[in-house]
Amino acid sequence: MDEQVGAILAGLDLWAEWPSETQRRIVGAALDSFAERGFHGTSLKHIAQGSGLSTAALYVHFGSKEELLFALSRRGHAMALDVVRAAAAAEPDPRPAAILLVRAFTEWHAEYRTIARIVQYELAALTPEHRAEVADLRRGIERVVQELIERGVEAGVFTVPDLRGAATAVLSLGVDVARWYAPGLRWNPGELGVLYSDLVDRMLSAGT
Amino acid sequence: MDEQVGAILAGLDLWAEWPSETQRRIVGAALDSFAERGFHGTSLKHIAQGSGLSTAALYVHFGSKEELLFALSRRGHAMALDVVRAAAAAEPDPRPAAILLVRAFTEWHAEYRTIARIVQYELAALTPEHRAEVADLRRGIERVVQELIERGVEAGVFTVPDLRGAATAVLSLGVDVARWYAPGLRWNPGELGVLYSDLVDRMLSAGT
DNA sequence: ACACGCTTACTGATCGATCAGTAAGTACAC
DNA sequence: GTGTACTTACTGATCGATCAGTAAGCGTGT
Repeated sequence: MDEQVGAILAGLDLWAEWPSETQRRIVGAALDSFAERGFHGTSLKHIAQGSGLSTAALYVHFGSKEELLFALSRRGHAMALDVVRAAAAAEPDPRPAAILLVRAFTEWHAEYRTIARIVQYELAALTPEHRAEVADLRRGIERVVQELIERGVEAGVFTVPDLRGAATAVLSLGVDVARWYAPGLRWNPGELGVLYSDLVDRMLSAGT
Repeated sequence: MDEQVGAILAGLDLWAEWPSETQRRIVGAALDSFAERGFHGTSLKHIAQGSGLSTAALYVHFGSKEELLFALSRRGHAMALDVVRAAAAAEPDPRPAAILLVRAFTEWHAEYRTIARIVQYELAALTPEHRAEVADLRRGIERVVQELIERGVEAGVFTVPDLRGAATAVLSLGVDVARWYAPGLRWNPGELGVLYSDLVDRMLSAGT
């Protein structure tokens, strides 16, 4: 299963949308600052200094600060959706699939904690149109998890009192990792994935 | 157990520190705006308009915007610590105590989601000194949960692979409620507490 | 009863700093 | 020579915070 998680995460490319070196420096600086200080706590000066450019030069590549945030949020949501889809499709049986999904989802939130923070905590800073677009991706993530748990219940390997509630809790555990996780903090991302997938397996499988 | 949860939450007073009507209007407006837009997304104009005062009048009651945030963060942390301490002390046996704790902690995060958001998501906006002060309260919360799970393991009612990891997951579930919960959203706070305490019980008790 | 000095609670106006974003010009590649 | 990527220099707006001034309430001395 280690290899499956590794393959899923190795298939991701955070920078796929930004081919040029300068764009990557800008996006990288915005990513770090948004994750650390939040969108409203970040000024263009932070992004400019972080990328070694003037504030005016940022507008050669991006139309506005919010557009930068949206690009990052959309990329992060796409990554997260890729992770859960790949995990759900990698195992035919629902129980190992769920364990794999939680491992990969948790590990992703730890490994990519900066963009995960933008994904999970900066939705309110998006324009209504942009927020609606990422909301679609979020619903996709929820659907994958719900359908997987549903399959497990039908197969008799999971027993949950409330399908939606269980899915919310499973996702919640992974999401919250982005809030508190930091490198060098007792667990590395892989260990945390194993730990959390074990806890979720107990949560869903108890009594079977 | 319903009554125990009710008694714990009924023992809380969000407004205890602010006796005067004007202070409560200011704090209430700051609470709503910080929770909705975040600290950096909130201007003094928001707070002034929300409380029906001029921006200058705010400074009669509070020294700075950050001082307002700190007062709210400290009060919220004190409430959360009260909740977990009261729950842990209300039941002698670790298993019902843990169930009660998760129920009360979860319900508090849903019921008091505005101040819970400040507690969980606005730590970075505090000055280092103020952040250190609430960090003490946070450690107190973690200690209560860890010691409770530890007692359960020693008593043989819980089996967890990693004590700290289990405590982190338990707290995480409750904390994340503040991110996504909104009134009228499939569960009311009490139902969510029951749901989550059941899931946590399975998580900790599986295999016993 | 009443003037006195002081405090508390507020106002509109304004402070310097910083915000996101723009204009005009320059260096360089093709 | 034309376009792209960048610079310095700048804009109006808004930020948190403070200004001087006003009105009302307080206890105290007479």
